[in-house]
Amino acid sequence: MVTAVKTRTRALRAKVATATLANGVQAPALPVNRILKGDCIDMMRSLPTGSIDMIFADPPYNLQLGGDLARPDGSHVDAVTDHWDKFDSFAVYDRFTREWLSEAYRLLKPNGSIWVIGSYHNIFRLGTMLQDMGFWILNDIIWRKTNPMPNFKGTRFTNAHETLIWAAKSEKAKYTFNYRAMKTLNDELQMRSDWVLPICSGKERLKRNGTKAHPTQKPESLLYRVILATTNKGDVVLDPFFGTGTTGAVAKRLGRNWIGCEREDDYIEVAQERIDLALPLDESALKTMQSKRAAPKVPFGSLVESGWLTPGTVLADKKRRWQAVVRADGSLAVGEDTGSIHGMGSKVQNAASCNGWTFWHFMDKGEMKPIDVLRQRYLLAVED
Amino acid sequence: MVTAVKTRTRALRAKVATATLANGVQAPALPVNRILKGDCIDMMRSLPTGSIDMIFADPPYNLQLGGDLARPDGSHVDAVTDHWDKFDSFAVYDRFTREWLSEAYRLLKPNGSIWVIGSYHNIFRLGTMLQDMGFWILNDIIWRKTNPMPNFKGTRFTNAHETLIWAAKSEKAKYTFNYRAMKTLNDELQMRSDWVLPICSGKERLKRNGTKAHPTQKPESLLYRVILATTNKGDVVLDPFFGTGTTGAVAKRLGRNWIGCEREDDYIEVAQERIDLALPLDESALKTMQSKRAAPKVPFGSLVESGWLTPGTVLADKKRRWQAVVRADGSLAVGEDTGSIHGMGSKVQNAASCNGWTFWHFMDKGEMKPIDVLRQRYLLAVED
DNA sequence: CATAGACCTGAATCGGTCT
DNA sequence: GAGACCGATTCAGGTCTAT
Repeated sequence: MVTAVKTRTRALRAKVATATLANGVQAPALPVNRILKGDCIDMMRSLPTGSIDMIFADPPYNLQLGGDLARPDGSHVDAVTDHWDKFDSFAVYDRFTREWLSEAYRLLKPNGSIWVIGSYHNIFRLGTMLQDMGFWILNDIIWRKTNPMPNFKGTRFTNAHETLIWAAKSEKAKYTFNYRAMKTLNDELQMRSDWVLPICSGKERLKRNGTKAHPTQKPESLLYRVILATTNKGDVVLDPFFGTGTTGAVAKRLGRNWIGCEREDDYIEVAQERIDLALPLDESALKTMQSKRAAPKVPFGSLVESGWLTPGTVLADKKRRWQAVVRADGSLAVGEDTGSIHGMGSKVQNAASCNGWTFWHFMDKGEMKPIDVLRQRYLLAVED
Repeated sequence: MVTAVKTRTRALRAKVATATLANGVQAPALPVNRILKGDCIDMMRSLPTGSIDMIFADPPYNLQLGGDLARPDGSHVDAVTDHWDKFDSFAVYDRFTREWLSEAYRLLKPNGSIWVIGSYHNIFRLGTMLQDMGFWILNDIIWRKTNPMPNFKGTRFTNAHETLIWAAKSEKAKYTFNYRAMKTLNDELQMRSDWVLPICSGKERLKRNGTKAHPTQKPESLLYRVILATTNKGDVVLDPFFGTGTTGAVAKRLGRNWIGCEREDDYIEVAQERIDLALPLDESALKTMQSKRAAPKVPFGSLVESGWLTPGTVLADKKRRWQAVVRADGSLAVGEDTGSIHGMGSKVQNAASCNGWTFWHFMDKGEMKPIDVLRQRYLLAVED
């Protein structure tokens, strides 16, 4: 039962978006591109079997925190103490986990896959249950945070990562993995199981009345990589713990359909607003590399992934003789041609080689600047 | 029942090593610095309850490999297909895991801790079982491999890490963590939960007749960090899955006692040879990293008492917003108020707490310096 | 206006001891 | 076992303020 009340405008917009995104393909009989208000297990029960291509789930971590924690300077640490993260025991947490995972299993198409994210408090229980239910684990992925919270007391190792598990419905399933796009995104090296990404902060962090809207908002760069790697355009992505809607916002940007389940009105409101503002990328930007030609010498893809450059952005050489469009996997398109920033640079100039970093420029405060500037900024921001 | 047969020479050497390592402390009534030959569960049952300080366990990974794997060029991949890594099902693996973990729990001292290492095939089951048995997880650690095996088929993310779990026997246990040593090792930054280390290869990789002696030999750097972080000199480290004895070799180098369980004669032979060659570090090398916390505590009054600060000296915070006068008994006076350096620090700031050592400053050669500087000088002077 | 520095804060199973 | 009270403790990035 879908209880989310949408305005007529929103429903229309969602429908239009679906038709556009699915791009000719029959739209599924699903409440796509909408937030379903209510308990996630109830909401999932309302959806048809075998209708979902990918599930991304960021369930409560079952943190077992003691008392208050104060920093050395006396300031208060705003830990996660929300009621939705309270479970009396492992048994209760396990029961809850089994329930929503059973629904997830039912909803996934035979070749669909699921992602879950967690910390050491809950990830082992999630992984064990996935295996026990017949899911086939494909990878465990480590999100290495560039800027984690330090360990104030100096009593343990700084908890500087979170773990994601990616699993298919069965050992034999033909799951989606965009190997080529991942390789392009990673400097023409295979994408590894450890991902270095900053936590969500600054402008990206959603605020309400000056304080953070949600205690555990995930960075868009994380979802970008997840969705780009394991879904195709037009696929339906379900997020049972929608929160502030990072999954929906990135899915929309990447031309995927999405469904979110969320209980709290505050989160729904923030999420809907955010997704309404997200702009889908245009067709050419979304095409990912199919050929093996491109060989970028630097991880240009990282700039795209982490939002320093938006897919669809038009780059040009300094004198604006040629233009190129940035695509989702970090490749460039010049007309029908696609390739790396270096390859396309040399191609348009009919030159043997070209350093794409200095050749291609972008507009910054009304000025043309080489994309190398962005690389420098990125390095400064991300470097360990 | 200890079934390992040692030569007289080896037994003697082991005994001498124990006496030297324990350094005056009564040697435990344990077969320390020896390899116990036999099934690890049987061997563990032969040891006394509460006798072990730390356990490092690298159990079989329960890899679920189908047929043979060949590289793109047709060459054969030497995967882990040894008979000891075959389990009929998760249930069998779980039963095995529960058995040896129960023994581990029994053997550990109340404040001892355990490390387990695994991949996504088994680590979730290990973690869940640790939690279910009452172990208290302290950290999960990611060993990020600088040179992992690539994913030849391009069907998944390159599996570039393994996961370790560090756990104490209970929530309230006073486990050992050499915070200072870890911080020193990490360029004066807190050691994080992600460790970047190369896999074991080159000269370090033990060979027998030209092929690797063990399929999953761990690098010594990994054990070095584990043992240095969570044991003290003279502690007893148990490794139930000893293999080629990396744990023993590093324990010996670091002045720790060790016990290894191993079934296979081939591994025992290689391991014993290797450990015999390992040289323990000398006293001074081992002493370098002393914990700040373990350093003798200095009451502020001692500085006054011994003349490092004269009663009547005026202290101030860094921005000189507040001033305080040192009194003869080691208390501070701010106006009519008096109290400890910490109490007065929090009082003037209206904060819950305050570290007076870093808050209050004194004038030294025309410069404001925290009184912690005086504490350091005092410690240096007293230590000699 | 640019730069330097102060201040704030992020999924955290984060103390010890005595009453 | 709960609670009071004392004491010791932090890294990186974003934002704001003072110079």
